[in-house]
Amino acid sequence: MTRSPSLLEIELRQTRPFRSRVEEGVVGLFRTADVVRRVLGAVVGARGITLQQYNVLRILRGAGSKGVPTLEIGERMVEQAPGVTRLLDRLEIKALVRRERCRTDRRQVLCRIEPAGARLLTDLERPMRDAARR
Amino acid sequence: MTRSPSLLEIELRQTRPFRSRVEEGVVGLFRTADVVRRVLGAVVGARGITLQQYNVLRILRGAGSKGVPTLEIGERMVEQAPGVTRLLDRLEIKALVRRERCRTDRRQVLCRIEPAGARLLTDLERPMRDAARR
DNA sequence: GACAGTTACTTGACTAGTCATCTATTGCGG
DNA sequence: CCGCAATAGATGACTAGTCAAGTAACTGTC
Repeated sequence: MTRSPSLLEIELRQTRPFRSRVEEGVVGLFRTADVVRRVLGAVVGARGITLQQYNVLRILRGAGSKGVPTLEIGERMVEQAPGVTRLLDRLEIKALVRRERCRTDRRQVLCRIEPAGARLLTDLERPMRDAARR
Repeated sequence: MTRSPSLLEIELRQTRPFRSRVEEGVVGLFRTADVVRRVLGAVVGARGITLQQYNVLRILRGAGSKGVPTLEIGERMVEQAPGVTRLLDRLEIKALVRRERCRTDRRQVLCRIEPAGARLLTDLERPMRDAARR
């Protein structure tokens, strides 16, 4: 029986130096981002939406009545198209958003915010601002 | 016909001042975290695991042969138990990890890294260090 | 004006994070 | 001992992000 755990122990110590500088920064970045995400997520969650849905609503409000095609929403969120499509599915079910094929280019789908969505955003403005300054 | 888009336009401008300081910081934090996550995720992804699975493996390697109970893994990752259970499910299927009920307290499940998992970690060490310094 | 390539999405299959609920154990107070 | 709260995990139901394919509509070319 070769007691092999010693091999593990050696590896363990080998990696410690690496842990120090770079990795500490990366871990710290992830953790603070997660904390902020959690806090802000709780604020919008109290009104029944998620942070990503909140972001989509803000983008749509910014575009006003002319609407935004699906892929452009994705670009502004650094996110792939499939995710955006499904985010919009859920927002449409909640009647916070409306989608419609563009007449001049029927490949595009123009997304617009509904009055209920705009109201939700204004309600969330103050709580979000307060929470972001923790 | 009351042309209501003007209402949207007003709201839009109202929110601009808020966008400036705090929100810019939050958005920046999220975006850089996402970029780093993507880069590191690609490195471990090339070896068939995800960043979270990589994290679990590192935690288990750190504990050596004595193992780590499921919930403790969650604590070290700032994550809830259900997610950890399923992360371990997938790692176990890949034979990178082994789970076993603790004999002294049969509620606990001790998780240990398998040799294949330890090997994967050492293979990833250099690429991860290089990527983290981008 | 047909057809090949491109664009804009959509769908399917996974991985993951979250909450609520459920089960098996443990351990303590009576 | 017995019962009961507390602890350790597992499971179900959603939301979300990712990649790979698929589909519909447009565009340039011959």
